[in-house]
Amino acid sequence: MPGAKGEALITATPPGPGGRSTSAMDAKAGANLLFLREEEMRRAQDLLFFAYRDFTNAADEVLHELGLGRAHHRALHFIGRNPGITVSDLLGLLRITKQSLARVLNVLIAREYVTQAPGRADRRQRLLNLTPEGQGLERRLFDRQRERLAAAYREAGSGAVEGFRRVMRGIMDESARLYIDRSESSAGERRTQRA
Amino acid sequence: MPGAKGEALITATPPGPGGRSTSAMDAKAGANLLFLREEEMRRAQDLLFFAYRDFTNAADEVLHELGLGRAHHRALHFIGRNPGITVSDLLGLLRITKQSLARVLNVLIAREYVTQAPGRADRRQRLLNLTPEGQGLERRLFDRQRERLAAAYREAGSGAVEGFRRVMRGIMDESARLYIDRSESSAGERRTQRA
DNA sequence: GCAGTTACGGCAGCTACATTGACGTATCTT
DNA sequence: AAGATACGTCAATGTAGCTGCCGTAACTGC
Repeated sequence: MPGAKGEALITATPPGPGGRSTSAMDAKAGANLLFLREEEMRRAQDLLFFAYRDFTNAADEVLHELGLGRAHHRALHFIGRNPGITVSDLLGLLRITKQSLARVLNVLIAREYVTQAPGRADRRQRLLNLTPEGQGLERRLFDRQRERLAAAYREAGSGAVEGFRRVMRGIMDESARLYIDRSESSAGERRTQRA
Repeated sequence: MPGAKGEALITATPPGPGGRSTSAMDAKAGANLLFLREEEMRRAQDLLFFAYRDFTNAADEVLHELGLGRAHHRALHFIGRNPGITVSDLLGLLRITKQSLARVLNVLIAREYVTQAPGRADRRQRLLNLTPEGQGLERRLFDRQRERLAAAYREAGSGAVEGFRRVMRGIMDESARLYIDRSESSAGERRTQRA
């Protein structure tokens, strides 16, 4: 069975008989710089793909044994981080349709990971919260990813972490940045649940 | 139509009448540090989700008008970066099954974005390459993402970029790291195609 | 108090992307 | 000649997203 683990992903590309053609090397330094910047961008594509793939993957085992999918995990995550979030705010974060969310949410509510409560100010709203079981599951899932992330942070150092955050923030949409910034500033008092 | 753009994602959470309870503040500094580290990890979850969401999204418009999906883009990307890659190496990178890859690959070959050629050393292999049209399409897709990335890099500065790379590398699997490192070292001579 | 809008839920049907398992064929290796 | 490998393919299935449409309850404005 191929792809077990630790496989050699790519057959080593030989540098080729031409080697580095010194003749054309100093031809256009400007074009070379441009090429390097482009290479850098493509490398970032790789980074995003692999990091996201393996990071999300880390929680899959637990999800699978419960018959849940990544969509359920995402919902749990954002409800956990935003207790009392409304359905439409959650939709805005996930950027999926109402129907897609409804499917995962119904499962989470049926299994009592999530509760709904009518809003006090606006009773049309359904404020979402994690039950203790929901918090427990979210933690289990989180712990898998946490390990990976903690190792990466340790290796890279705190300066690198700050750079990581800056770049990631820059990649995302304006609306996501607002969300990120908002949640950064209220780091201390996230324990206040809304009924 | 909700979710147009620039919407207020989350209703601002009021700090609550309790405010910051100074009584319990200096109770356990150790637990607080632990909490901050955890907060940091959860924030990284957010970052990965939003950055990946919006980054991949950037190419979707072009893909959609051609009736292609993200899976096609991923295949184009990795074939473009690894000219002459074998099917099984590509499978190892994408971590999908042969059948899943076959479907997207067949489309790409039928539309003449990708060519297959039997390996010279091992004729069982089908070495994959982009046609000029394939390169053109990949570039079109890439350009959408490039813009976003370039802006993020500019804002963040080169120090941050290095940190970004270090953390992202740390998050991914060992095998992906090997791939990343290999492609870093051969930055110059990526023009050598294999038949 | 009525009209319009908003927040939410649900139905029907669709597409994209992935899965497993089994089997076939050409080719390389021993 | 036997076995392993690289690849292709068929059939069935599941998850996760989508659109369009309708309904209900509750809020808002005139």
